[in-house]
Amino acid sequence: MPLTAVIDFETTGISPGCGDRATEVAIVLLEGGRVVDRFQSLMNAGVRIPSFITQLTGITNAMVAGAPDAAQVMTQASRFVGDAPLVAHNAAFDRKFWQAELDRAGLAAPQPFICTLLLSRRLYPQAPNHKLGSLVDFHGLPRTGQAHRALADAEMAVELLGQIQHDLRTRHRVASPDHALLMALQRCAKSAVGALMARHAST
DNA sequence: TGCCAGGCCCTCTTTAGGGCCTT
Repeated sequence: MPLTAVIDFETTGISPGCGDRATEVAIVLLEGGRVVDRFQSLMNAGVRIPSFITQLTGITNAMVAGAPDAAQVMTQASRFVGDAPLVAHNAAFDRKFWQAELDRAGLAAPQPFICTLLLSRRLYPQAPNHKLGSLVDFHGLPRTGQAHRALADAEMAVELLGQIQHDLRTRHRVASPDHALLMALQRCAKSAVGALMARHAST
């Protein structure tokens, strides 16, 4: 059964290119849609956390000061993920920090990313918006833990991914909504979603 | 010097502009 790793970063800002760093990472490992393991850690990147980020996430400078070094955490995270595809909400954001933090640790980042934001825009155009929390509420999915903490947000992305795969099976009659189909769906134009679903629908 | 994201997607578009989404 192929593994899937759902990831979420908390960071000091939005751009590693402008010096922003990760402060926390959480990864939920799925096998056949079931949670089989979890990884979560604060990390100390040696940079100060802006006060508005602390207000947003609850993560303080004191908390990361007592956390393991960022390179040490990323080495553990990389081993935990292995070569499993990574899933994130707005994956462009988490991919930037995954690549930047692994690069700083001297590690490769070969994993492909699947984006629940892109998938939701294609599958749920009727949603009020496509923020992670809004989509969780839109589908009536459970919220666990504190929002804007890495593990709680990763768990919400797990629930959303499960809803996406459920809807592909039941509403679009896709027998096997595997990584390849999800990658194809997030890449295809919105106008081509119907044709893609038709090609993968079981008869 | 001063400023600083960036990919996706829609539309009053396509020789562009602006909102969304992540922290």
